[in-house]
Amino acid sequence: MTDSLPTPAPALDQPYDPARVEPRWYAFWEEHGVFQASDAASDTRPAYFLPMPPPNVTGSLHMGHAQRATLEDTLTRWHRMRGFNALWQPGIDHAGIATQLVVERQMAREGLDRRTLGRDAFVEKVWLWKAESGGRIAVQQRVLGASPDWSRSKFTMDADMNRAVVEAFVRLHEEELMYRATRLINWCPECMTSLSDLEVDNEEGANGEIFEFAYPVEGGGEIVVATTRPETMLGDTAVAVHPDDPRYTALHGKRVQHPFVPRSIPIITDAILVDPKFGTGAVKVTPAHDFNDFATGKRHGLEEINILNLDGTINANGGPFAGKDRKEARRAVKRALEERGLARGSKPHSLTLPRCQRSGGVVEPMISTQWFLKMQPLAERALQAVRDGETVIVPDEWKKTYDHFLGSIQDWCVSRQLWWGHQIPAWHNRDTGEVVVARERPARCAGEDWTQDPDVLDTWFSSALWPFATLGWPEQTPALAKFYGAPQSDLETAYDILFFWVARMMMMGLHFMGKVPFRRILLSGLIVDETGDKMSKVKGNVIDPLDLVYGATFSEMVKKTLPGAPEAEALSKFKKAYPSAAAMGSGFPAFGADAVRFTLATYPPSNKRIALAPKRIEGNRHFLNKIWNASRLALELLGDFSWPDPVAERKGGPRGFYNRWIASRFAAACAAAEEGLDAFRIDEAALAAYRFFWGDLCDWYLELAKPVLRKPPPHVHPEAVPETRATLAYVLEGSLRLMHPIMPFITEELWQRVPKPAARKATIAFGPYPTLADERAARDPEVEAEMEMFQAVISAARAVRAEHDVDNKADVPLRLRSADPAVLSALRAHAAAIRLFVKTRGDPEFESASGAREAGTIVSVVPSARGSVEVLVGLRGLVEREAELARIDREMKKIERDVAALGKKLTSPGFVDRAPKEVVEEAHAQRNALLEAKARLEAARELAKEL
RNA sequence: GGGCGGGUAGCUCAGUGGCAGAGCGCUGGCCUUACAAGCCGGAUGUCGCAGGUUCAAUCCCUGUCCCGCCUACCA
Repeated sequence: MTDSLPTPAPALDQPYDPARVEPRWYAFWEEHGVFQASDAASDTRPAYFLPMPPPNVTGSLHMGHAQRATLEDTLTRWHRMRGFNALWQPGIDHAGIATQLVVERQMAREGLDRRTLGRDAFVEKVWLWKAESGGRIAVQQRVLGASPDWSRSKFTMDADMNRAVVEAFVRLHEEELMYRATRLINWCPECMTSLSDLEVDNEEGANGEIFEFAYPVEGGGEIVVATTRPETMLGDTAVAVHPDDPRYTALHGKRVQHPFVPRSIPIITDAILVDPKFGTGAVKVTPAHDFNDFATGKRHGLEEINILNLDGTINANGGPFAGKDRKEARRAVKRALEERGLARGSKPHSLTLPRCQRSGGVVEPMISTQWFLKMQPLAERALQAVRDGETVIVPDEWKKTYDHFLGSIQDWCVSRQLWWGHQIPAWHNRDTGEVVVARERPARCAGEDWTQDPDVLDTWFSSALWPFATLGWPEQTPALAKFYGAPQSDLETAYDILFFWVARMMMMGLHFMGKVPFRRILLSGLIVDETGDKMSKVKGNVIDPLDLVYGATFSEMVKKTLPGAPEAEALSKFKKAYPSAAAMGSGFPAFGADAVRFTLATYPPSNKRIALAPKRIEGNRHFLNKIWNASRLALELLGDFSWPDPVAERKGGPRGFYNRWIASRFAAACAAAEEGLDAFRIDEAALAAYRFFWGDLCDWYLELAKPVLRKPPPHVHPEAVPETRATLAYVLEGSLRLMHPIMPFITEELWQRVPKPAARKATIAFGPYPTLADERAARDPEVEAEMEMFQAVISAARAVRAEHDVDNKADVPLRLRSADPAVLSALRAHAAAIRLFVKTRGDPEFESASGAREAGTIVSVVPSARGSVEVLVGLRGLVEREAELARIDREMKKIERDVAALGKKLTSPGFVDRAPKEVVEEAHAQRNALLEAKARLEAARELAKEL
């Protein structure tokens, strides 16, 4: 284990620079086993398992990946700090979609065509690219502080996964859930492969036309049908009418003649297919190229005539049109119909076009022999598990979507005619057509007449096995026993792969392991651009998270996402998608991984579309700088403080007011963070930490501690110095731990330099995570309430100063008045602090009566339930009458508005007798306080008139 | 066609049956020995529209208009 870190430790008095902090910790964490989970039987810590999803296929691949890595790593770190045996299972999907994406891009870049390259050469190249893609994705994980230990799995994963995939396939086949069948499937002529229903995107509102033409009826007459795909008429094997449609009764049982191929076609009646109100009421039936027609064909025993080759050209069944491309054929068929006088016109029609998710090409329904997985029995259990609450989906509105999908699921076409992926473990006999499914090539299939099925499996098939395949299944490994389906197992992913991945993992997990793979499923939003559009290459609005982390110019970025496009055009697309980024100049500065992580963490899961606003990252980047500088100050103030410290460890926590207050605020932040993380509300945890650190610790406590620790004023209690030091040390070290899961790098860097108890381990990542259980962090509502009043008084006095442009260096006489002696004495205890924050001339004075005021005194009134406090600021000679009257008016307006609202409420019929007693009482109290404040303010106005 | 979600400050978004919030932006004043990536102030809203329930609605209900997503075989 090395003690040296890769870069020299950055000096604290330099501004925070993520580039000099973040790279220092990857290897350190790895060496200390931060990412390791134990599968030893002797380890009795609660097990926590969180599988990392394979990268998805959408344009937001990169950002989505960063988002998931962030949330998953945050949760995992939190669990580890709490002493859980947390396993975050990373991995590069062996044959996954990321690979496909990379392979496709790479092939395009190198101008290769897989059809001419040859399979062996192709596969070799894929391996090469795969390693590269894995590396790229792993870098991304590293940057986000996720496990860098991906190399372990990179090369073994394929073999391990393959064994699991084969085992699963064979077992499913034995159970007769996996079967081979010839039926209509989705075929992408551009990719030359079959697709599952989920891989087809339906493009709505495409402009098309509905074309009508006539079939001549044998024996005279004609019947007019309509279609949006005229070329499919080459495969028509029937014309259907509704049995009860009087217009066609005479034609029942007759036949029509196909105009282009020698085929006589029956007119059939079918009440399911035909809606007599639509179009002409007669439908052409093409069983081989339309899902409805296929079903109709089955009902009527119609012939299925395939007219397409696999590449989308018309085959020999198309007669004179054979060899033409789909589009060409469409035009040619229309023209030919017109020439024969059979065309009956066309009209525009908006239709939904099925498109291939990968290539964007129009998908054709095609008759084909494929492997299918029977879904219903599998889906039933997955459905039940969520219904019974064995697995909880968060946010729960997704439950309905999940139910709907699984409730109406079709069998899954799992075979693909691609060259990468897990090859199907089946052997075909060339001569007999016999098919044998086995784990390994059976001896009897050794001959040359036997070949392995050339198809591979849908990548989502192997992904579905992920939760247990990555733990060693089918072997019964200790890791599998410990982590699979452990009570604390969560899944975090974006909702777009709920069907692709989550539902299928549920089904496979239940089927092969007998229990659910995870107990909670967190579905987070999809990252979109600033205007709300999905990230896609076409739109030129893709952002690579690494560019946010390391910084990049916009022209570099668009060159990556839109290679080859004119730069000016690409840039304008980009800036349109990110208006706030466009305002940032010519590029992103290096925000650092922590800032990106923190920003991604602050979006709540209920937010379905996460509009990435670079400005928000910038704001959070400022927060990191704040943490950096505050820690520097704290370290200076702490001086030679070190643990163990008798005052810090004294029972009962701090005694001084401000120390108790910050401890209480810290406790509140811990409680909020705990609650947030536990409920998958990482945003709440992040915001609680943010508000506490900046709003409480920096804005108030550090300011208060500064004078005490630098040169204690004479009136400070002798205990105050050591206690403030101890409290500061405690809160500083604690808040770093509090924020670590969300911002691992900066917190580690600072934590290493901060005094800490001997019980702490080598890295902050080992926790413990701060909780309310620590007695030094105890809520104290009374202290907090008093502090709030104190803060309000300070704000009022500062506002007066600011309103009158009092020079920051000038001090002013301050007098505080309250009718309540308790309030007065509480405030008196804060005299020194008030002097500090308001910059008063001497200590402020306190008085109970509203006696005479010196001329030139400005009065601001702080309403309070315990009687309002008058804040009198002496500004003789510094104030302009008009400005002061305007200020009072503004203050008055605010009060009057509130009084009016309360008055309306209190006088409205029913409120007093029907509303809960507390609410009514509170309203009264508030109103009285406001009225009192108003009276005082009126007096102040009279006074101001004399200015 | 069906389902789901969203419309809150100029922008990105929180939020609650009881006086509407944050960050950024805008604005006035400050280079106050942690921090100008900062500090202290300030302004800003018919909480999409119309009804209903309620003492009280931005929140619950109904309708409606936009926007988005998912899903479906209407030729």
